[in-house]
Amino acid sequence: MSKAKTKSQFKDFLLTQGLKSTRQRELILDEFLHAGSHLSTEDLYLRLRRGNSRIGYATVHRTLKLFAECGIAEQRHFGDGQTRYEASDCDEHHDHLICVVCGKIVEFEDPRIEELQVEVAGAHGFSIERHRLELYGCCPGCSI
Amino acid sequence: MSKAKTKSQFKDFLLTQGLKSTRQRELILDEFLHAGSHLSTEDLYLRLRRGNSRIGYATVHRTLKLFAECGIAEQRHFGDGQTRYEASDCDEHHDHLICVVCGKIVEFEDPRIEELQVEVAGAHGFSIERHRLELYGCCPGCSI
DNA sequence: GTTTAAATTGAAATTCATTTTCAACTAGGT
DNA sequence: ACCTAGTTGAAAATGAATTTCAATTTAAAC
Repeated sequence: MSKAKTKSQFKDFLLTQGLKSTRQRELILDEFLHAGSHLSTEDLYLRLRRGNSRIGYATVHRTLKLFAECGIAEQRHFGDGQTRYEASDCDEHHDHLICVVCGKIVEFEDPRIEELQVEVAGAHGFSIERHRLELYGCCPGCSI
Repeated sequence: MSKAKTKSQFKDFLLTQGLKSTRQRELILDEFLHAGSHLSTEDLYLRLRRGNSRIGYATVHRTLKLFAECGIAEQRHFGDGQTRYEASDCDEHHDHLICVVCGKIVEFEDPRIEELQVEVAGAHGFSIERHRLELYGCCPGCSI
């Protein structure tokens, strides 16, 4: 999804929820879309500070939660005790490979795995809403 | 794995690490094996208190970490901000189906999915050490 | 443009789980 | 029994997430 489209999606969300569009929210969304994925609140807060925006930590935190609420970002937990956010590609889902040595994160997707998940869930009478699959191991660079 | 075997595995671990076997550690292991799976530190602490063991929270916490270290328990994170522990069945791995309505947790395993995971990881040059797969959805009881 | 009501901001305080500290205590070898 | 190193548990510290609240800003109404 284009950045422009994501921005208008966020504006729409604010409107329909009776929320206001502010300078801070625009700055945070710009930086979020511009920065790489898997950012923690801390990460984004520091990036914004390094620019010269005097934005408070609480505002960054609240805004990231808004992003998640309106569907333009997704929360991730990789077990280091920090919540990370990544821009969602809407229709495209992906899972993660995480290097336990250097922390590198690689995204992947495999329709065959997704299919088996639906099957397994069905066998237990569950209907799947979402899932999380993370493979932890050693990346090529670290296994030399 | 039998409870007796798990207990001796823990004793061996303590010995080889130069750690001591104490009344508290035995009580905590007993309660851990006796109680259901997916316990948080808080859960286990309260169960022990309800018995009449005056065991400190810090001790429960440290002991659960020991269990994880020596392989008789595994840490789980289901996104509610609490670390949970479950007894590990050693050779047998399983994943989780979690009902988003009632919170019910069902365990499952599917060798075909595991196989595909290894394949996908290999395609990215990764060697897998462990993984996490959680399917969130609606259980049969809640989807009526 | 001014007023007004409601939402937002940000620094500081709070919450909550986890982890550490440290003085008193215990296990287990000598 | 003695000694040493590990253990315990209450309390304090940590760290991320969240809330509070007075000052400020937004945007709709006048």
